[in-house]
Amino acid sequence: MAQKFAAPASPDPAENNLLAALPAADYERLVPDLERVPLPLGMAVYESDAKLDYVYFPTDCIVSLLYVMKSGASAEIAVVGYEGLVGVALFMGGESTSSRAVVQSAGHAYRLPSKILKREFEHGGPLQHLLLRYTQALITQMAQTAVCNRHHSVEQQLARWLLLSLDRLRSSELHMTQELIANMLGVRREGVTEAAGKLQSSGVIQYNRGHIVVLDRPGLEERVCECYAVVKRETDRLLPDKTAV
Amino acid sequence: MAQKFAAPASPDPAENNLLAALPAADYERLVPDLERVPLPLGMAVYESDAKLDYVYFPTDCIVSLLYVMKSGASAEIAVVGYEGLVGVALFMGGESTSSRAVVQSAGHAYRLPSKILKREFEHGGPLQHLLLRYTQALITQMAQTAVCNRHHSVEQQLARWLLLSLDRLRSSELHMTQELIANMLGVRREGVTEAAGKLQSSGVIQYNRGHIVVLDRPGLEERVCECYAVVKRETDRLLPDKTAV
DNA sequence: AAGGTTCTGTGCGCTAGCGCACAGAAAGAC
DNA sequence: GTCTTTCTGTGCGCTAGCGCACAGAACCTT
Repeated sequence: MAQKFAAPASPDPAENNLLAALPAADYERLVPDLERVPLPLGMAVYESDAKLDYVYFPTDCIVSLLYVMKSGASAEIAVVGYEGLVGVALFMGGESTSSRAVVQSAGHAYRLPSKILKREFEHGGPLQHLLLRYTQALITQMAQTAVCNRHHSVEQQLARWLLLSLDRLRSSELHMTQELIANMLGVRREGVTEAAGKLQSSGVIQYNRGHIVVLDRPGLEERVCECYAVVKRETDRLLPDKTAV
Repeated sequence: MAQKFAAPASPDPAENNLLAALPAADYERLVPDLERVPLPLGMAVYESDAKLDYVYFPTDCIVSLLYVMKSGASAEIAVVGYEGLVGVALFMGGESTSSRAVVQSAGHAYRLPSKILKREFEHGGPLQHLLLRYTQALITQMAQTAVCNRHHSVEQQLARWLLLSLDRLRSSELHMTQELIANMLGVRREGVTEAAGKLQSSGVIQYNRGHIVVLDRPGLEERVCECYAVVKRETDRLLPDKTAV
């Protein structure tokens, strides 16, 4: 977010931080195979246990990795935005995962055929290092999700979720119903209503039929549990923001 | 666990599955730098945010990765035994993690200087692929921990924890107080007492002052939530057991 | 304007798990 | 042996979150 004035007028793969952080040579080698695709709300970017044909580099959307249980209940494992990519299992060697990836906030991503990414990954070097560092940031997010699920209140989890999501959208507002948020957090919709109500009545957020605006970000950060800071710190440490958006 | 009769009489690095799965040439190159060390109960193999000097390949112990909150409360993120290694952050590029690694069941491990592992990892090839596949299995375990923490009862979580731990020890018994288990699961000790009591009265386990014996493994598997099977399936898929123990 | 749909707010009884406080039982120390 | 420490079992009041049911409000369609 260094140079807001330099935001490209037309879509640009460098709106994704991983792509932006690549050395020029690596970047140029990928560009011909990158294809910009819209990711509509609710789209399953990949299904659990399915082979991945493409990996996705979001630019202005967020994708949730979530596990859906046999009972239908679900829980979010991590959230991915412009800072990362969807499909780490590809280069980790597994080709698939037990979780699904679902678009939570519509937008666009650049997709790259799995084969190409794998080939580039095998070269080693900066691209490989970058992807692995991103994967470690993702691991931190998953670990902290586990901790937060165990110990913190719905209100704290909602605050964490909002901050993480907004960071990944470079935004202070979000289109998302309470029902959807509840699915992500794996709690009741009414629980979200209550928690959001508290945040709203203290003037931290404003909520209106699927439209959330953070009015007082410092206030929100005061109410969040330590989990948010842990994830943010690791993400910043492992992946300095190189996008020009 | 293929050939129990072939268990080596003296300690052998190949009791660790990752080491055992390496091609002979890679294995031989590592052996001179491997040092067998005892891991006593409670030892912190590494602290959160500390630089890792060694990675550890357990053979007959288990190490928990856990996050300790400011309040002192804790939650286990994943558990590592003979199937894996402690210190994936090293080759993922982060050098440290926000979690601690604590010995939960005493035993031994082979440790390897970080520098050596990093050098070998950078060569690419089978060793790199193996470590990344292991990391993906670990990711699955973390993800499922998050899900389980959200949705399942203490009894189900205890069953999952027992099965995962015993798999990683190649054993049907375990030395572990209820207090310690409660710390791992991030629940009350009394909750563990109650859950263990139910399992015991149905004849599935036998519990006695820090000594747990699984009497009826199929019975235990009937009571566990789906989380265990997901982790086991992924672990088996990604990392076939090559140890001769 | 009318009618349907989606989203949010609220109330209520229920349960799992928490925090706390002890009591007894087993193991270890002297 | 006796004393101390550690571990396990149990009881009890409390709270967060659940499941369910329904009402009002906002939006969309025609």
